[in-house]
Amino acid sequence: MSTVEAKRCHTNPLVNCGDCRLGPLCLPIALNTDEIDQLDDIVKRGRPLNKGDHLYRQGDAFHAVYAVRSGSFKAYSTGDDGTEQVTGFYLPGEIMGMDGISSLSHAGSAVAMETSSVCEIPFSKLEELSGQLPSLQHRFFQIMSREITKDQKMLTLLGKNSAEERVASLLLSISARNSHRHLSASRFRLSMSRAEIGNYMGLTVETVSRVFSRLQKQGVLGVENREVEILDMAALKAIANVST
Amino acid sequence: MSTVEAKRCHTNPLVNCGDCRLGPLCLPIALNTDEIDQLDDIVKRGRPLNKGDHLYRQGDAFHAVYAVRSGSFKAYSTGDDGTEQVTGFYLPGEIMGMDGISSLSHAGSAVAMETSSVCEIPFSKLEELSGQLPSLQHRFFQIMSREITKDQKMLTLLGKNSAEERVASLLLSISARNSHRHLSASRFRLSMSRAEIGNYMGLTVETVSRVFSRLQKQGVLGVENREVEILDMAALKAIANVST
DNA sequence: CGAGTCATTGATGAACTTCAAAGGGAGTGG
DNA sequence: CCACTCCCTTTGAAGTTCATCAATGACTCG
Repeated sequence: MSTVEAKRCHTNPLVNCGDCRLGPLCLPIALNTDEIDQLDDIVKRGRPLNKGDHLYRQGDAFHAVYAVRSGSFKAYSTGDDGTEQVTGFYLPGEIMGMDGISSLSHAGSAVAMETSSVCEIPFSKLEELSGQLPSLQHRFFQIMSREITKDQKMLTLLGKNSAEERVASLLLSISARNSHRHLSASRFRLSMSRAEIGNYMGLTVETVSRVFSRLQKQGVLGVENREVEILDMAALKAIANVST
Repeated sequence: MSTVEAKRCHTNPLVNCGDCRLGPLCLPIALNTDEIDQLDDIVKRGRPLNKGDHLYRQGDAFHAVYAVRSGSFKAYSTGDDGTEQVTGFYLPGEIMGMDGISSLSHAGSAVAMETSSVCEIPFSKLEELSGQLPSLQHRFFQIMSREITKDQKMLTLLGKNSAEERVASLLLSISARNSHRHLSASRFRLSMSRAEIGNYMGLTVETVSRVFSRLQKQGVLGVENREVEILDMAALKAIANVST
């Protein structure tokens, strides 16, 4: 692999924020070249995590937030009775770990759903740098606000929508996020199991499976295990019943 | 009313952040006297809002966040089909409006549930000041993070818990928040209707009403319209089935 | 005091869960 | 390379919980 190719490959630990093609989705947007370099100095790029590896666990001391570089993560929290609740799926360019800021310990855990890599951003340094770079501070406020509005949309979904609407919404969300990353909006591989989808959407495995079967029978989806193809985007949006 | 009393009364528009008895719940915590004065300079204290008055509406341009000074607010968003989803109830000392930061327009609306007053904190000035006062920046990051973890607990509640567990959790949450404000943890008046509770918790009015009746019959609650008394706190916590 | 909203209670029905069983896929070890 | 195992997924049948429909009663606020 040539040096140029290495710089282009976002899974390569050597690539810096300025060259990372996730830039526009991640923190660096709205920063100038010099500011990006400063951000770059505090970012740590670790080796890839394997499927099942934890990035952090509930209760761990909080000291950093993480940008997904490649792969995908599941965030979840564990109740007193040991039951788990999936609180989100994170794809490349998205920021995880902000649940730890308020109490200085993580309110939930994050686990890799496949081989993945992240950029670790030490929070104390991010705060320090944010004090010097107004646009970085603004950007991080934005990202936290987006997390809030995302969770509030989920509240609506769980409170008001049927099983079909919930599953359709999730598929559309993944589709849109893929599209932002210039990947196919209509065809992708789910990195999570039916059980994880169900957990996230407040449904059982069986219900999720039945919804997939029904949507396939209706010609809206093509499903083969975790490979999904959206055959009728308009119909899926109609079913989801949301603007998303 | 003497001057001293006026300063102590947190509903009085003249009281400043340094004297406000909500201080420890609100933004000023962890700031020193001088810093509080600077914060105080950017805070606008308006006249009280009447029940039903909107603080902001979905789609409004975002330019400030709001700290509840007295009374209570309901935050909600309106779907394409006109249905409303309550996303939160806000009591004195709590910060509202952070849903607008990411898109520069409010993702939802906020309405007073009774006569209420707020401190308006212009966001651009808050950002500016946060750049100069690291402890203020930190505090605001904390508050946003708390909003995120709060919403994620709600996701768990809506996804996994029964009607009784949801209603019990809400009552315990209000109880705990009252307690923080040195009000009674066991006896209070609900400022929201059964319908609003149901909407928030993903239930119908009828179900909420039935839960109240059942809990009353079991001797856990004393209910008289919107007056609620928690007669058996331990039982209520057992029903809620959460640590909260 | 009257109109309208809010709350309660009952009967019915639908959506989803739970319980149960069997059919693949992927990875592992012989 | 094949067979075995484990987990994931699918599908069916029965059971619960909550929503819906309906009607009455009780506050509250002009």
